[in-house]
Amino acid sequence: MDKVKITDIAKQSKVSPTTVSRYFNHPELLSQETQTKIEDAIQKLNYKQDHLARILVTGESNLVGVIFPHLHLSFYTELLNQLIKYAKEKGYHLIVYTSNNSKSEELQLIQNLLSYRVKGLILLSHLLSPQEIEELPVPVITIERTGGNYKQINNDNFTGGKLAAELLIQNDCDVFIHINNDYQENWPSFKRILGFEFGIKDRCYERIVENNFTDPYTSKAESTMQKVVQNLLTKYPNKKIGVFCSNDDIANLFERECIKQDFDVPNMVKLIGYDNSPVSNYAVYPITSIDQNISLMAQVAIQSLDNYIPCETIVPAILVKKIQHYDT
Amino acid sequence: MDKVKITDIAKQSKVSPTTVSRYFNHPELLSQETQTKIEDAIQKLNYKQDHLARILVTGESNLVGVIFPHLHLSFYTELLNQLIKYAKEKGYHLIVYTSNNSKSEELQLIQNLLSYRVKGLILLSHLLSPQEIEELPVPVITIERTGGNYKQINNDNFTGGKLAAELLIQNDCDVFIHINNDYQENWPSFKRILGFEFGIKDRCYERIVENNFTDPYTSKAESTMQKVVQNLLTKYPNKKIGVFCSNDDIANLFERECIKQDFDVPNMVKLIGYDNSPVSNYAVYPITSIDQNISLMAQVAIQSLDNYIPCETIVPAILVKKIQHYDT
DNA sequence: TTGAAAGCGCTAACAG
DNA sequence: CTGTTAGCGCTTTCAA
Repeated sequence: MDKVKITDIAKQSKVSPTTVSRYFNHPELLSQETQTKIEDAIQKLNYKQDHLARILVTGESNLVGVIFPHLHLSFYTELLNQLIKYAKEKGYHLIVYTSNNSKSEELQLIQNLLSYRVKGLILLSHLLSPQEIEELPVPVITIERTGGNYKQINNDNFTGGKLAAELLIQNDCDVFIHINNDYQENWPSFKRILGFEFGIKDRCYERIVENNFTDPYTSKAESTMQKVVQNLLTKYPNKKIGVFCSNDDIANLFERECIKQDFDVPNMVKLIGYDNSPVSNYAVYPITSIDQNISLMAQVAIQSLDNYIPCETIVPAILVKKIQHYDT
Repeated sequence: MDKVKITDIAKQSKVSPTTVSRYFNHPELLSQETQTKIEDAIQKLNYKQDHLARILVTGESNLVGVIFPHLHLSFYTELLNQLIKYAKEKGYHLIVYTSNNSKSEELQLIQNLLSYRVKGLILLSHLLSPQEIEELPVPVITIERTGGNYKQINNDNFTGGKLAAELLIQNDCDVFIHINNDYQENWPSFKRILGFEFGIKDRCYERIVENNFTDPYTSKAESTMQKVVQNLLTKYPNKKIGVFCSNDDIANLFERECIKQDFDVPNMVKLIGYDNSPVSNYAVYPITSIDQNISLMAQVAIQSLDNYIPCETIVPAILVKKIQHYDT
């Protein structure tokens, strides 16, 4: 296998390798004549740059590491989708990982990524402490997780929760329920709960938290949801129930379970999810949701790699009404 | 920023850089004593290998490019999930891309990946011709796409389709419907249709093909499905309809639409999807599906990188019955 | 406007 | 078992 290298086209076009290198990196320094000579040689020999060798010299790579907890949440896959889209525009390459397991595994992954001299890291997992993140020798961008001295991109969760509460109140619900997977109080998404409970004030309210909803596409999640819905049905007969779920996938699981149990979803249960991800639109009854603007989050994340400023960016939360909710 | 390199720990442990290199690559050649000396130095200086420099010398990278058409199909996201899992075990890093657009864009992506000296390419997109794939200077592994002189991993689509037909016949359906997105006759998945139609023989049958189902999570797909279901309802009143969809996402879309239109899904409509992906289990009525064994496909794909043999691997198709179908 | 020389961090021959 | 030497493919001084 005879790889064409910079010296080959140097010979072919009768200039030095340095000049050829300059053709790619500082073409303005070359005469028009040399440029065309080099161009011809490149065409003729079908030369392709070797990024790897270049990175070794310059220290600047276009590789970016992305670590998700898992890929079973449409928020994650849609974010990945958008990250890829914006990365493509900037010429970045995403090395994608999931890491729902051990912290040591995640640290190992990161070490591996660093050994490829990634330009930066986009983290969605919650395993590392802010301090550990700060100590990493590359720019780190976190999305929806605890802060520290690095770039954070978070949704305006408090407002999101508040908007959910307000809509459910406008819809004349008698009982208010919040359903969440396991969380920690220092996660940004905890503010959804705070915002919701702030909006609800001292109305009849219940907060339901279940570990099993962390990955909603498991049989555990399903059986847990079955019980949750059953309980609500027996506990609040003939009441109009307003339910706010911490993400669309959980909301979707909830809606399905209601349908199975013949709960009158569009009328006696008013449902609101979070993320406004595709799953919310294509539920049996499309689910009203709080839009996190995933696309904007992705865009900001990719842009931050270029011009890194360790600060928090708050992306607005917007209520998107679907057929379950009337205009007021 | 003072990066610790191999020469630093060579000095620290009073051996040559070569010896340190050997510590990582051929430790069996070193004396126990030198090994511990080097180990200590590594600990002390907190040395991390630089994979990039290593690749430049050895020409062997652990980077692998993966190109999906898009990420809006649970077959794709689940496959990515599994690929990441097996890649992790082997120490490979996946650079992930989507490319549903132009062929020239895909070629550009691949050139970029090659410039990072990827070890191989895993392709799920259908843009390149077999010839173009064969010309690529790295091992290519395709999943569910047209063959050529490279590694192909395909499901036993014919059997899959046949199994679907047999089950629907056993369930005493009067009318048989196949719903597919746009396809080409040289795609492996076309054999699903052939297998199904072979199984159906000369019973009452209709093949429905819609471009709009390529990405089932769009409003176009939804409105198209609405019409499809409506037509079936009016065309075959009081008939038991057996429906085989080309993937679970389309099946799910179909089921939802039936529920909306008050079609008696579990009784008068017998539904079968393809992929046995999570979405099939968590539909309102879990959807019987043909399991492609995505995990096995991913495993074979990753293994093929190591020991590349350009041949086709057929992964078995297995019928997985859910509640819509009784045992026979 | 161009070229020569040095070197990014590492490893593989070859020699001892 | 260990070290010397050369070089992966490229870019960046520095000098002309």
